[in-house]
Amino acid sequence: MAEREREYEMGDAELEVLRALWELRSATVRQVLDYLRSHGRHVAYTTVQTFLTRLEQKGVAKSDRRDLAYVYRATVSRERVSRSRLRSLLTQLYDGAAGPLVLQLVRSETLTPDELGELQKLIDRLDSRTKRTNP
Amino acid sequence: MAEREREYEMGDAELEVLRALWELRSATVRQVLDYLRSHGRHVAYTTVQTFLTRLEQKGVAKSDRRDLAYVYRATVSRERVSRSRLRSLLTQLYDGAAGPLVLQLVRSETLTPDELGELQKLIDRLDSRTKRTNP
DNA sequence: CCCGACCTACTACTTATGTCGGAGGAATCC
DNA sequence: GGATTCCTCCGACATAAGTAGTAGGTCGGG
Repeated sequence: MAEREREYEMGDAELEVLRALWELRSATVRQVLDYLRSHGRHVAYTTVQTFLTRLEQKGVAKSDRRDLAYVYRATVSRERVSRSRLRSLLTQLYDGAAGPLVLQLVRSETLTPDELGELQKLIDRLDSRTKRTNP
Repeated sequence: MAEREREYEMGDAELEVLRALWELRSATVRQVLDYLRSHGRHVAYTTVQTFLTRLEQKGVAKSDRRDLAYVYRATVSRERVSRSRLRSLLTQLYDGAAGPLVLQLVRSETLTPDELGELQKLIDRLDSRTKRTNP
């Protein structure tokens, strides 16, 4: 296998199911199915079941028998998965340098004023830290 | 297939080969192989050949017979692929909102002072534009 | 007590990806 | 001029991922 041991390895469709779990907090196969349907994604009941099983095998979800159906919930946060994927993208396309990516994002995507404010604060904090270490 | 028509669809190993093409500008199978080897990636000659062929089929590289060996070069830029992948990540994990991603990146990755400066300039520009539109 | 609605457990099939090996041709080296 | 070295062409095989059908249990109503 390509030496890469990317932490949360999963396909796009699997990720969609995981997202459903993040949204719903906890859900049965049917609930996930309904969620996906209501978001325009049409797959069979058993397909969702397969995904949930696979997600559990991969350790990113766990199930728990409730009444007659299993209830699933994610065991990893969206942030964790996101960080992992982002890091992978960074490594694969920018040799790990975040700078170019951030600039590209801010340039080509639209940030809300609030987000811009947040970002500004963050930068100020980093700036002052730099100055202090490097007067 | 999962309805998604992601522009530059390719596996990690294929991407590594494409990266080699970006670095080398143009290269034969062997040159790519050597490049990969020198970067700690060990695969068979024919494996690289397969990847190059597939990349060509996908339209992201083209070949051209030179002497006895084919010479390959990428037909898409790193930026294009990067943008596409990034957009996909954004959609998959943040419903397309760039803000959270940017904040996460700036928070968890290290930017150089130069990059921070760039970023600051960018924000200032965006800020003034916002103020002008929204006094 | 049988029906329909659900649920789980399997099995299965397809395409994409990662990885090669072997066949057969051309240039190269004593 | 036969062995060596490269190259290309093709076929192959394993695993992952996307998608789903079938078999067989359970439960609530008529």
